[in-house]
Amino acid sequence: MTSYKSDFLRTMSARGYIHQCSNEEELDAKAAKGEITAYVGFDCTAKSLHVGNLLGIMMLRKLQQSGLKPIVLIGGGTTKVGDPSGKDETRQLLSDEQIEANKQSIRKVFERFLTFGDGPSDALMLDNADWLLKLNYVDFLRDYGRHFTLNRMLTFESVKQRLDREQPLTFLEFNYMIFQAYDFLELYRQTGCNLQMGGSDQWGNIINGIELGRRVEGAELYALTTALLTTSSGAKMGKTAKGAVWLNEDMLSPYDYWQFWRNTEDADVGRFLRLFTELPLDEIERLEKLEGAELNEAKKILATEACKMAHGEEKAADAAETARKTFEQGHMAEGLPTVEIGAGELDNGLGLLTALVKAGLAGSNGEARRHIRGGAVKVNDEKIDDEKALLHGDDISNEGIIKLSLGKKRHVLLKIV
RNA sequence: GGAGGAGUGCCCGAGUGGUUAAAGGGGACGGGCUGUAAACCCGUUGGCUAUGCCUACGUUGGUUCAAAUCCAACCUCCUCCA
Repeated sequence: MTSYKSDFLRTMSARGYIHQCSNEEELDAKAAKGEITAYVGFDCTAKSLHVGNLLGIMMLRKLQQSGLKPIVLIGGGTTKVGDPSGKDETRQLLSDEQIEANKQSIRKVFERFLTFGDGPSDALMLDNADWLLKLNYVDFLRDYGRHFTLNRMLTFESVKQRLDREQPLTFLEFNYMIFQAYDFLELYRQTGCNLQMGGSDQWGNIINGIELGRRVEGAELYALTTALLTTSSGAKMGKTAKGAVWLNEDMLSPYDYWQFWRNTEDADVGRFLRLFTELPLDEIERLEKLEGAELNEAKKILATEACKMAHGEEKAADAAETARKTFEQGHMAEGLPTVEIGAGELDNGLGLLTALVKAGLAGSNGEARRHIRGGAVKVNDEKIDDEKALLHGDDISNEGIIKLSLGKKRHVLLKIV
C-alpha cells in the first residue's frame, strides 16, 4: 500500500519506521479517525534505556504528534521474568529494589520525548507490575493459558533458537510471551489501547496479544513493527567502548551521546536522519546527497538534532561546540567529560596510570599501561610513552585542568579541586 | 529412574599431566590510511605495589614434584530409553 489516509502511517512510512504491520488498511482507517491508542513496552533491566530503545520511543512520539494517544508500558512485572528474545542465556534475575530503582530512572527519559497528562493525546505511563503481580496462578492458567498451545509457542523464533542451540530455556522465560500477550489485553481493557508497536523481534509476541484479545474480548487489535536497528555493516546498534549508548545523562554525557551520532557510518546517515531527527524530509534528502567529506556536515546535524531530543537544545549546542573546538581547532575545550581530582593528589606527582583509570579511560592499570605502550595516550595533547610518568602541578593549565586523551577521540578533563 | 555426551577467557571454540594466562576466530579497543566514516593493514585484549606474585578452564575435595587435563562427589545442560 503506497498511500495512507492517516497522518500517522504516512509519516511512519515516509520516515522508514515500518517493517511489518497487521491489517494495514483497517489500522490506517482507524488512525485517520483518531481511534488508535498504541503502546510500546520497555523492560527495566538497566538504569537507563539505550539507543536500541530509541526507535520505540520515537514511534510513540510520532504517534502523539499525529494526535493519537501513546502509552509507555514499563515492564516492572515482566522484567521479573526476562524476555528470552535475542538472548542465548537466561538473564540474571534482578531484585525488586533494583527493578524499582531502574524504573524510576527510566521514567525521566520519556518526559523529554512525550507530553504526559490527561488530555486525549497525552501520554500515559503504566507498569505491568500493577496487574501481573496480582494474578492468581490457577485462575490465570484457566482463563488465559488455554488460549496458548505449546505447538505454537514452540515455533517461535526466540524459543526455537534456544532449543536449536541447546541452550536452556526455563519455564519462567517461556511464560514471558504469555505475559506480554496479557499486557496487551489488559491495556485494551483499561484504556482501549488497540495497537502494539515494537522491534521486529517482537512480532510473534505482539501477534499473541492480538489473538488473545480477539478470543477473550472480541477486540480488533493491531501490530506494527520496525526493522531491528543495525548499522550498514551489520553491527548491532548502540554498543560502544563503554558498552551501551545510554539515554540518561548520568550514564552517558551529552557530549559522548553527540559523538555517538557524529560517528555514524556514511551509509546510515540518511536513514538515521529520518528515524532519529525531525528535520523535514526534503531537507534530509538534500543532506544525504552530500558526498565524501561533505557528508560530515550531515553527520553533525544528525548528532545535534538527536542530542537535542534526548538532552535538550542547550546541551546539544554545547556538545557540538565542544566537538568543534576539540576536533577542528585542536583546542582544549571545556565541555569535555570532566573528572574531579583533589589538589592534594598531585603534591607528590599522580601516576599517569592511576589518572587514566580515574578518568575512566582505562579499566585497570594494566590496560592503561598497554595503551601507553601502544602510543595512544596524550597529556595536554603531548604524547606520553613513559608508563611511569607522573602528573605534577605544572601540568595544570590556567583553567585548573589537565587534559587526558586516549586515541584521537576520547578525551577527559581532570579538574583540580 | 537408566544409558551416553557436555560445561574453557567478553562470545564462539581448540586443548586430555609439565614448554598453558591457555591455539584459532569473532567482537572490542589502540595505531596507520582517511573525512572524528567505511574498507583495508598492524598491534592489544586477567589483575597487581611487576624481571616476581596472585587469580582463572561448572562447584568442592583428592592423586601428583606438577592438573584445564587423572580420580571422587555434587550442580547444570543436551541426547536416547523408561
